[in-house]
Amino acid sequence: MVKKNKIKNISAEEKILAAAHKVFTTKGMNGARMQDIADEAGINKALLHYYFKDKDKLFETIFVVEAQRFFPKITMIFQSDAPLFEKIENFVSEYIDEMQENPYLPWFVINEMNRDPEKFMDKVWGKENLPKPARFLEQIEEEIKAGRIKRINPIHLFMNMISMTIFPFLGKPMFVRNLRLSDKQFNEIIEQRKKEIPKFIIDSIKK
Amino acid sequence: MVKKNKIKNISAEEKILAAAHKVFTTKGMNGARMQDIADEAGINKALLHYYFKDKDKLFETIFVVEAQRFFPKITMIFQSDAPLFEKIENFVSEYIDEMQENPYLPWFVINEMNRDPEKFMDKVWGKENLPKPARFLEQIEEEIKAGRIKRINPIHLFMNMISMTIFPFLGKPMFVRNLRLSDKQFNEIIEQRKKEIPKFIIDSIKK
DNA sequence: ACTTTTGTTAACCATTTGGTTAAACTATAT
DNA sequence: ATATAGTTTAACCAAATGGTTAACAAAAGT
Repeated sequence: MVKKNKIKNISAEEKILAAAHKVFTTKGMNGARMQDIADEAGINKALLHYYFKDKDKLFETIFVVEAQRFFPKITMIFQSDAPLFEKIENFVSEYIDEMQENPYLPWFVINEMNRDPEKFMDKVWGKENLPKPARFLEQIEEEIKAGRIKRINPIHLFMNMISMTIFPFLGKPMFVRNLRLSDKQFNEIIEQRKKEIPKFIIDSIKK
Repeated sequence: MVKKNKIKNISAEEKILAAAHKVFTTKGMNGARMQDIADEAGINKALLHYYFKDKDKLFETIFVVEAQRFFPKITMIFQSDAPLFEKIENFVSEYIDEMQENPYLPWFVINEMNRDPEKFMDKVWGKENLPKPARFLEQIEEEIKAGRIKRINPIHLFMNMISMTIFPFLGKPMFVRNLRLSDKQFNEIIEQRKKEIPKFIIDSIKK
C-alpha cells in the first residue's frame, strides 16, 4: 500500500529525475520534450506520467531543487554575522564553487525566472519567507560610519558583487569567443575571480 | 513582378515584424507561437509564411537586429582610442541607456546565445569579423606601466564592467523582490548606476 | 497458492503547432 | 474593362507533442 523502497522503483524514479534534470537544465521548460527525458532515462514515456503527473509537475520537482541550490546563499549573506569583508569573500567563493560544479545553473534559473517571475518568486521563497536585507544594509552603514569604508549605497554594492560573480557564467560563450579563451583558460579565469572579485570590491570601497 | 512599395504591403510586413519582435523577445524562440505572432499582428497566419519562409527565417530576421543592437558597443569600446576612464564611462552609460529602452534585450540575447552558442556567435559576428580586444588590453597595460592604475588582469576588468552593467537587468525580478523595490525605485537605481559603476571601477583600480 | 498492489510497456488519442493550398480579393498596368 | 501580378484569407494537412489506456509483469501481502 504505502510506497516501499523496492530497489527497482527507486532506480526508475531516480533515473527519471536524473534525466529530467539533464534535459530541463540544458533545454529549459519550453525546449524540453517528454520523449527526450524518457529516452535519456531509458524508459517508456508513460512511466514519466506514472511517477509524475505531468510535465509541469516534473519540471517543478527539478526546478525547486535547482532554485534552492542557487538562491539560499544570497539569503545566507544577508543573515550571517561575519565581518563585511569576510562575508564578501565567502559569498563570492562559495557561489563560484557552486556554479563551477553546475555551470548550467545561472542560465536555467535566470531563464525560468524571466519566463514567469511571479510564479517563480513565490515558488522559491514562499510568499512570506523573504530574506531580510536589513542586516546586510545595516552592516555596510556601520562600516561607513566607523569610517572604514567609503560612502556607497549598499544596494549598489550588493548588485555589483552578485553581478560580477554570476554574469561571467551567463556570458561565457561571448567571453571565450571574443577574448579567444579555451575552456581551460576560461576556468582558470573563473578560479582567479574567487580572489579577484573580493579584492576588486574591497579596493574600491576601503578607505 | 518586382516587389512594389505599395502602402499596404509595407504596413503588413512591418506589422509582422513588430509582432514577431514582441513575441520572440518576450517568449524566446522556443516559447513563441506563430499563431501568437499572427494574432499580435492582426493578420492571418498564412501571411507570415508569405513574407517569411518559416519560423526560423522570421526569428533570424528579428534576432540579427536585436543582437546587433546588443553587441556592437562591446566592439566599439575595444576599438575606440578614448582614454581608459572615459571609455568606461561611455560604455556603461550607453549600454544602460540601450537596455532601459529595451529591457528584454539581455534576457533575449543571453537566452538565445545559450540555446545554440555556435550558430549564435557565427550569426552575430561572421566567422571572421571578431572584435579585437588587443587595443583595450594594451591600453590597460599602458595605464599600469604609466603607474596610473593598479596591476590588474585586463580580462577581469572587462568582465567586471560588463557584468555590473548588464546583470541587474537579468536579475531584476530577484532584486526588486528581495530589496523591496518598486519599479520606479529600480529604475532610479539603474539610472544611478551610470555614474556608480564607473566610480566603483575607478575607485578600485586608480592608484 | 493466489490475490492484490505496484511497476512497465506498446499502442493509441487529442491537441497543438508549423506549414500548405487554393481560392478570393486588391491594386495596377494595358 | 479586363488581364495580371501581388496580397490576404479560410480551410486544410502532417508532424510533433503531452498525455491516456489497457494489458502485462513483478512484488508483496495473505
